[in-house]
Amino acid sequence: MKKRLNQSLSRKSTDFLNPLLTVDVVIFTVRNHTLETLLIQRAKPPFAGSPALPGGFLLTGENTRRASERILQDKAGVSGVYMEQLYTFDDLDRDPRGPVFSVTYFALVPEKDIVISETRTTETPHFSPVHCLPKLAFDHNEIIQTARGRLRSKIGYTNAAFSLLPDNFTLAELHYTYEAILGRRLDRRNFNRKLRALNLITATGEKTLGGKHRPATLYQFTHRDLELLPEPLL
Amino acid sequence: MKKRLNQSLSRKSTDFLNPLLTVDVVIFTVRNHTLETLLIQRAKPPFAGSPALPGGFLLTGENTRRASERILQDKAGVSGVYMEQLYTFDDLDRDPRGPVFSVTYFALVPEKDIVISETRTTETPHFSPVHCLPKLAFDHNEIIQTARGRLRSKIGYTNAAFSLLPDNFTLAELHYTYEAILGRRLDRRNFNRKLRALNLITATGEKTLGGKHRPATLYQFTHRDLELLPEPLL
DNA sequence: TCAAAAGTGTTGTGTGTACACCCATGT
DNA sequence: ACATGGGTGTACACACAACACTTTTGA
Repeated sequence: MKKRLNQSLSRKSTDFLNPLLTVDVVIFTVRNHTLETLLIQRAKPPFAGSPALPGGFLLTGENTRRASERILQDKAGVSGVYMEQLYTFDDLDRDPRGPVFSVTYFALVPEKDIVISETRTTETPHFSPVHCLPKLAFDHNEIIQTARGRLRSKIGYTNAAFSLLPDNFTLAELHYTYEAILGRRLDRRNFNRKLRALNLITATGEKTLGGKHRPATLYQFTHRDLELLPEPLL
Repeated sequence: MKKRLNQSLSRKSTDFLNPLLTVDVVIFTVRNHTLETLLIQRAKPPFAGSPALPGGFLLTGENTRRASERILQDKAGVSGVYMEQLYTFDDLDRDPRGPVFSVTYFALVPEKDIVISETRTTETPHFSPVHCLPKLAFDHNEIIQTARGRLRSKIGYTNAAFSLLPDNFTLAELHYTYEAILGRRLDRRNFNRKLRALNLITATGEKTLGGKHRPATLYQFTHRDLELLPEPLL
């Protein structure tokens, strides 16, 4: 890898320059009623020791989506979850080594599906709340803020938030998932009524058990895949 | 250029592959009450002779935005107009030469500002309505459809459409600009009232002259730069 | 019987929508 | 005077926001 880096970065091109390309993935989940994202600890320079988004270069025969899926599988142990391309970051000095552009993706993962790989202990992958992030490597703070903004607006007109929940869930879980993403309170009754009216969820007939309170009915999504809502939700 | 292409595309990399990067720009304008986009005729293979979006490789020291601005200046003779990154297209077989990804942008240009360069007669740059496009080179049809979708939703919650109009304009012009982008009719009176209520436009006091009908009052935008609307427009 | 969360209805206010008529100009 | 597009006002329906009480469970 180092060989290729040097090769590309030290090339004295008179006219054309082809930058290197990486992918970075913002892996969102809702945990403890909070929107969190997966970070790793960088093992190598640049920014060795800094927290950063999981990412890396493309392998032969991969496009950026495939590479992101591989990273998602490697770091969080999930596949088949919702993921969309976010933006391509291309500041010439975002990487001290030279022009390295990053095509970024964000993924939505239910907390229960995540299996953090413990094989690379040096990387110490962990989740961190997005509302109080430390200083990250490269422009990764900006990337996460962009992803958060996109997610916020997206749950207003699609059922994207569903990808953060397990197959069966209560209205309360759905409710605090939305609150965590938006960062503000929503009226519980209006929210529940709206979702039921839109016919997006169906009661399974089952109920939660084991709580210190009245059991809640479990719901599932009428359609599992992403779709535009017939009318805006927020 | 051909040399660099061969160099990159024939490289036998065992692990990592760095694709080539191009930019393509969707230049929108509203002409004849219709949303149109600038196309060129490809002079060289692949797809020689096919219509295509203006685009090209990056020059040394350019990021993708800068390259897009250069192309916009070269082909349409404008600068300083609204432009935003659209999406990065990365199908491995979108270019028959091998992995060439394209970072795409779309620009909004008032019709009057456009000066099509006639220097490269082989390219025959011209505007074409987006609702009846021919088969284009590469995945450029898909790119334009993506851009159209983005523009459509964007004018619903920002003042982006303003970038398609000159400094002074009538309510009728603003109205058909929205209709052209959305591809459907909007009630004229409700539309006008809404825009005035949002305080986005101010009457200049001037009036149009020379029409065969009652003169229309000319307006200008309260704020020239892009901003989110306080409430959704559509 | 108490705490904790689930579940259910109503009402007022505001916003979108549909719609019809008069006005100013050129010919 | 007539054709053409510019400009204005109203009424109805619906969606949203605000809000309080009852129910079911475990402790």
